[in-house]
Amino acid sequence: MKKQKVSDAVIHRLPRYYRYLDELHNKGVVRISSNSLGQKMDITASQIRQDLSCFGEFGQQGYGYNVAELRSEIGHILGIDSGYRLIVVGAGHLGHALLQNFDFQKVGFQVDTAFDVSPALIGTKIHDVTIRPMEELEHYVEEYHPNVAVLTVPQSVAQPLADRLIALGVKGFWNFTNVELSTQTKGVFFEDIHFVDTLLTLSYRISRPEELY
Amino acid sequence: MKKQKVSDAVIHRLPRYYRYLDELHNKGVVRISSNSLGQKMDITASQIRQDLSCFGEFGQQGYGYNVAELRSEIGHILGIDSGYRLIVVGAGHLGHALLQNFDFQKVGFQVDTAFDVSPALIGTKIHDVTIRPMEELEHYVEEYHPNVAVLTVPQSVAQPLADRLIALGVKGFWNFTNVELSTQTKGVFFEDIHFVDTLLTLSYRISRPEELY
DNA sequence: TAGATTGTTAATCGATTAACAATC
DNA sequence: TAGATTGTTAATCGATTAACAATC
Repeated sequence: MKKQKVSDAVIHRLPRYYRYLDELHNKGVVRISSNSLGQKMDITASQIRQDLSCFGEFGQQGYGYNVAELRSEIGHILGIDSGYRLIVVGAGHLGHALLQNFDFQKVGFQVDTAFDVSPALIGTKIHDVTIRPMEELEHYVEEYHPNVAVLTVPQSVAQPLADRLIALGVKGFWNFTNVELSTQTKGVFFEDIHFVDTLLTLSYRISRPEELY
Repeated sequence: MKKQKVSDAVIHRLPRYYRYLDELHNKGVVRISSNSLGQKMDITASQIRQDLSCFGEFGQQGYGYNVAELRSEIGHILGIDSGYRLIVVGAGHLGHALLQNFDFQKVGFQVDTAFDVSPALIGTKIHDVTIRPMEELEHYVEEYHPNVAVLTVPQSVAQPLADRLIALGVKGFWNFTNVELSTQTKGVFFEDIHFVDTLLTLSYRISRPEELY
């Protein structure tokens, strides 16, 4: 097992490994070789073995990998079993959609509560999650220390809001506001979801289909 | 100007360039050097110049780049001025959120219409977009030939739905269903939005903050 | 045991960065 | 003109792939 900084490229492949292994697991597949997993995922067997070697030895010569075991090992690496708790800040359509449809539990997150400014929403529940007034946000975070905040608020308030939450100890931001957030504080991470970027990538590709042959 | 296949790494940086240039443009900034843009974006000036050189020569020695011009050049490369039209398939919470909040027009897309199975939604409008019954989907696509379909439908129907739409000439899929779509048909592209993956990446990072120093 | 497949080292390939002549 | 900054070529760095000894 190499002990080196894990590259971004590897980190971004981990969730994909997890998805495929989870699917295989659900289908009842017991073992898989790097070769056949690579074929399914359209990557080389070498890459899979190289990637995994950053974290340990999970296979067995002549056999391959036990699907259930590798799945749970990667889940562990990703922190799925860490019992992280999160709050949703902004319960508009997008926040609502996430609360209603996204399976937080499946990736090990517990949704503590949600916040919104709209009086009409405050006090209501979405998918068993209570919506609280924005005024209670800081007090709540101070008291319950959620690990992650989901930001589905207007762009303009995103950075100041993040700053306040960082000061209160929030470590991760799942940021849907299309601004890139940043901080000086070490150990705080942002995952900025740029819908615009992905649609533009698609636009680029359909504009030049010939370039890909 | 090099004439070579443009790498994925470059393609994925283009929308980000566009975002930054758009912001500078809105702020009234007239010119910028690769150096100062690089500082803002936290990448090297070399990389910016190298990336741009895939598409042409947009700068001027001793001056840098004209913001408005470079912005519109990159917009053009991304296909923003192609007049693409799209349809939204599935008007649940997520589809609703996109229709309501996402500025399609800003990236050059026109939303033609939306489809849903729910009788309660059919005939209503969200943000000026009419929701039609799913039964009309194929006939509609056949007649109006939208370029892109946004898929905010249940996972299970995503691939068969995509197959039907591909057969009718849809070229791009902005896919929010968390399954990886694929096709044999050349010139068709998928942009799969994996919410799960990004949340897991965040989970990974807050689990090992020390690895990043 | 023989065959299969790992983990790891070495080779290759590609992407990023540095350097600099060209020139506005 | 002198200074600034490009576009591009060359150097470096890192990531991917290939190869293979170890071994289940």
